[in-house]
Amino acid sequence: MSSVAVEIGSELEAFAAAFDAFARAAKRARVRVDPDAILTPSQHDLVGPLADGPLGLRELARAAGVSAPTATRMVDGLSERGLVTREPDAGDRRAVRIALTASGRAAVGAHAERRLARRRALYEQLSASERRAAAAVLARLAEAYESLEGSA
Amino acid sequence: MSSVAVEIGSELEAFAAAFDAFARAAKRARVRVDPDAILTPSQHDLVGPLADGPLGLRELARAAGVSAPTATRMVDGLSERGLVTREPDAGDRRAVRIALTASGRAAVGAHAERRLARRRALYEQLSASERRAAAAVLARLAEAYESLEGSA
DNA sequence: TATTGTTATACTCTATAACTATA
DNA sequence: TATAGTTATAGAGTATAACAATA
Repeated sequence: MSSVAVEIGSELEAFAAAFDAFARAAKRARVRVDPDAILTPSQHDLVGPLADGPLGLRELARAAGVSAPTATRMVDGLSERGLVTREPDAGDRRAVRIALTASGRAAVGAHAERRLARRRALYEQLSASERRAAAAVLARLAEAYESLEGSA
Repeated sequence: MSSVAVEIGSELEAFAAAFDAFARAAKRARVRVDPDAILTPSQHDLVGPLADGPLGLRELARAAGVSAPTATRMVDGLSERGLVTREPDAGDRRAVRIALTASGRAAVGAHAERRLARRRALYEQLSASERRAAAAVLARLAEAYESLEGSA
């Protein structure tokens, strides 16, 4: 009985240690990221949801996981740079519609390409079986996070 | 031949998509984190390496993945709060030794506990075989990142 | 000269509280 | 009253450039 408990505990510890090592390595790698990127990671997270079409400010803030004032400020900067537009909503005069411009869309695309190149560099370090296992595990963990969100 | 290339491409895409989904989910989870934590995530990343003993400022900055001025500033704040000490190095009068205080160590411990609880919540969503696979994959990816660093 | 650390400066990201305009 | 968005304010985190002290 107690040996089972210990075993579960050490398996959890192995999982947590691996998770932490991965998170640390990923963070270090993120720091080293292109200084000439058009969008910061936060900006990319913000405009990403706009790829599917325009959103209201509040919807956008929620999709990007930031507060409304933060989204307002970020949209200010991005629209000054011509990457997004902020137009009045036809049906509700309180509301705005935020949309990607053509160059905003191009910036998102360029960012996605760089990100893919980084994923590829990692991918190329792995053997064929590791590649398959990694894809499966990462997808499963993302799913597990989603289940968790419901309870938070 | 071309089917092999296509297959490799789509496997990379599956890997990248899974990686991105995981990164997004992890980011959303990180946002939702305890507002009453003693240390912010960045502060924890900074003081974590001190658990193994005192470090010079530059060593610390490197271990935490930030610039030296950033580390200086963060150490300022943490030492005002009594979580770390900054003492002159005995052998090199240019250098300082930065160390955790007892309450700094306690803060790291408390933070590590909360983090373990979050890892556990995720772990508990997985089946036994998924748990083992996840630990192995995450450890392998961390290792792959390290190999990458050499070439960066 | 090279290295260690700090200061000066500037920008992004972030939030909460208070406000305006509209519903 | 409630909702959409903005402004005001504040603070953390981040970097590069310039500097001081020491090696």
